[in-house]
Amino acid sequence: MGVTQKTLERRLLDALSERGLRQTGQRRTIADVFFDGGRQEHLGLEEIHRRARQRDRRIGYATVYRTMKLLSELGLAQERRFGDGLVRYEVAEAGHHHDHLICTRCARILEFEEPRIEALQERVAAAHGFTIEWHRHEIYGVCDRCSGPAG
Amino acid sequence: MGVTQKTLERRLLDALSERGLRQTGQRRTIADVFFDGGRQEHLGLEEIHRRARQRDRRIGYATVYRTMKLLSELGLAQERRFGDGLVRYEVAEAGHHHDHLICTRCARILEFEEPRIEALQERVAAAHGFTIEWHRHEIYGVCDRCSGPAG
DNA sequence: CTCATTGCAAATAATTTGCATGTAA
DNA sequence: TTACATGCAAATTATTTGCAATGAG
Repeated sequence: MGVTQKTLERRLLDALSERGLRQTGQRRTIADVFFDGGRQEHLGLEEIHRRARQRDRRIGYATVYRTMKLLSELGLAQERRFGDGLVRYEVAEAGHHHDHLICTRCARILEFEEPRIEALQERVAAAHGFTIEWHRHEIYGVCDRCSGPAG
Repeated sequence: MGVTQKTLERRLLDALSERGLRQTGQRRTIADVFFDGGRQEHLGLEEIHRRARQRDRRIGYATVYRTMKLLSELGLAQERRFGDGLVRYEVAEAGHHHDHLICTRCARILEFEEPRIEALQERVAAAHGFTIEWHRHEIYGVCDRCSGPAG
């Protein structure tokens, strides 16, 4: 519940009122759950729903679905698909881009940043006359924990 | 229908007999369709099914599904998910790794290879004690055709 | 002959939507 | 008040599976 989260909540409230959308208990609860967990974890709808219901039992799956879609549109969440047939959401922190290392044994997800890769990527795109909107770079393999002596 | 295709067909037949699996008309037709189109295009099951039925109207969707799964297991096809909620297949050419530029306007998919990115990726993984199994690097944006004068 | 393979239809799994009801502004 | 938002249940969408019939070896 650091400074960043306050900013995220504020950004949400601002974005809602800017667009004439309503501030509801459900939206706040779902956003809280997401802002709490979605910075480190990559949460699926089911998991967000489960956590939101711990705080307010009345929250329905469809509301979670629609709220997360909304957060994506507002630029506060990013949808990710890691190929397990599940949409996952992570907090979109302004200016903080990163990519992922995904363990195929324990499903742990690590993040990495490599400016030199980003730079090369720009060149590749330019060479094809391509204007980048976004990208994803996912490395699948076995993490240190899983390949260790006990792994 | 170049040299490579012959090799792919041969590889399929060899793999089938090696494992005591049967060579059927459907499998040959589906593989042909896929080997013809899957090197340049990234075909979904529906499309493969459609094309296969042009050659043999009796071929069912489930057979396409199972045959493509089989080709993946045999190492002749690679499953790709570009986030449009559709599994796509492309021919796995031995030793020829590449990544993708995906146009968000016309859905055209270009391929690229950049050894320096691959090398940096190795370092990133090593720094996290991570053993790479495979990766995907997808760049989404607008292609030259779509951003041109008429675009 | 035998057992892998096929095609159909039905089952899953996850996402998305329709609609009557609730509620923030 | 009055649109927007919610919850439920049902619709979609794509994938996956069960099973009786078929056919390769």
